[in-house]
Amino acid sequence: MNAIVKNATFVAAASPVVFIVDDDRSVREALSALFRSVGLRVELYGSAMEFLNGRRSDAAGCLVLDVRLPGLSGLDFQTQLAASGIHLPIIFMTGHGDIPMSVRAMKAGAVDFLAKPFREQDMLDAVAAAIECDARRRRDSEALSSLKSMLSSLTPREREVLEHVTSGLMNKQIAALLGLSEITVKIHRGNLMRKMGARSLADLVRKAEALGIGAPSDLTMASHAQA
Amino acid sequence: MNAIVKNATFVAAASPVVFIVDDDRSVREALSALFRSVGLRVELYGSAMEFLNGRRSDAAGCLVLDVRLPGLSGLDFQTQLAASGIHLPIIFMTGHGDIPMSVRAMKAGAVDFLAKPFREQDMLDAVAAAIECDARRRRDSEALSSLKSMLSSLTPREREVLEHVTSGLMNKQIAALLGLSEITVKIHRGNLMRKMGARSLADLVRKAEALGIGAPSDLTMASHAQA
DNA sequence: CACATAATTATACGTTGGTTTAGGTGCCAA
DNA sequence: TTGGCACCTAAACCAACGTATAATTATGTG
Repeated sequence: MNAIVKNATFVAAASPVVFIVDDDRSVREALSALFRSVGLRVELYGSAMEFLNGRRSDAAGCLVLDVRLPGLSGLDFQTQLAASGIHLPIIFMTGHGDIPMSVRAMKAGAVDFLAKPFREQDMLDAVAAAIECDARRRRDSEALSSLKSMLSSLTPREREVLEHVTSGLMNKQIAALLGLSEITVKIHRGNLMRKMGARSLADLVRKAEALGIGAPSDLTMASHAQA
Repeated sequence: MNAIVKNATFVAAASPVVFIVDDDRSVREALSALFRSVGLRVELYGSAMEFLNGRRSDAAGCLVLDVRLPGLSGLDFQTQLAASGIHLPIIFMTGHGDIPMSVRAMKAGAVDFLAKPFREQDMLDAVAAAIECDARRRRDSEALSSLKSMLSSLTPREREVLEHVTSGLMNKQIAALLGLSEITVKIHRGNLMRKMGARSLADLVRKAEALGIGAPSDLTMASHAQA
């Protein structure tokens, strides 16, 4: 799509990269030319190992893989990447693939699986989708790691209080649970709000939610029973 | 898996159903026997239309579809079902499928895509996964529709206040935004808390989040500037 | 030892939140 | 017209929240 062209023009430094891994040199070059023609940056590799060992840029982008690779197969490579925490979206190509192969790849999260010969436009569409997908994933990932770093700056007590606060307990109840005075809870609470960069309780709850903290316990009812 | 057998034994009334759609009678019956052998209920259809028109039970379960069907094709059927809000997980079978077909099906959310001949165990595994997936989806869907019904019980004003509350504004700020007195906001707030079944602000924020309400606006900073 | 940090508590003050009681308006349908 | 509902407001009160000041204790580091 021409959206990609615009992007590449605008954000040249952070423009996405298409990593091509194929043992056939002519295929690599043909694909490289295709992607360059729409303004995308390209990096070429002849095998999975070459990709893993090379000091590839960790830029945003996607992988275009031949299923049949020397050494590690494309599908095993996919598994390995996932295990290594490398979450580049993957587009598979194959000359002699079969249905189970494509299904396995798609189940494992591949963006597309193209049987050769494919139309150039199909490949470009797949890459565009993959790049957008990666951009989204990166945004989410950045936001999350920022939250994680804020979370790790909390003291154990603050962390405890955070959990109870986000589960809807009042300071008084938290104090009782932790065997503290209410004022102490307030202090911890104020500190953790500042450390977490939360400008309101609603904000804090959302951040905790993103961090997987504070499930639906909410013991308010229990204490209401006596009221 | 034998987990299915246990399930069927325990919850006979709500046991999941495998809807089989295939134009070949012998295939239908063979699959039917297979699924029954592990304790699953089965309903058989010869075509997409037959399934759509028949007053099938809207039980939990999954669809097992031949890609090639008389009339509507399996893939078009999948599209149609999604458009109709029928979200049964789908497992495709095919005798003469190709890779693009399987990829399209998987992209559209199919649980699996089995090329004939397939191993019976593969089909059973796929069905087990699909049924679990449907059970999860149904739980989520129920919870969400419950929330939606509570949301719809709010008056327009309460709905407005809800959005501002969940975005972290103080009663005072909400009152200013809506041109109301603070006490009025408090009243609306109390009413909506009751109607939404929220026992705490944290609870309310989570429910609003699930409903897609109250993004990260949080204008607290803006008003802090003057304080 | 001196210092920093974490954790705790208390007093005090001001702000915010939440409910009750008691009223008022406007609209729409029976 | 009467009743119900949504909507708005006020006074009054209490509970909860948040912060500042000040002090104590323990732990660990330079």
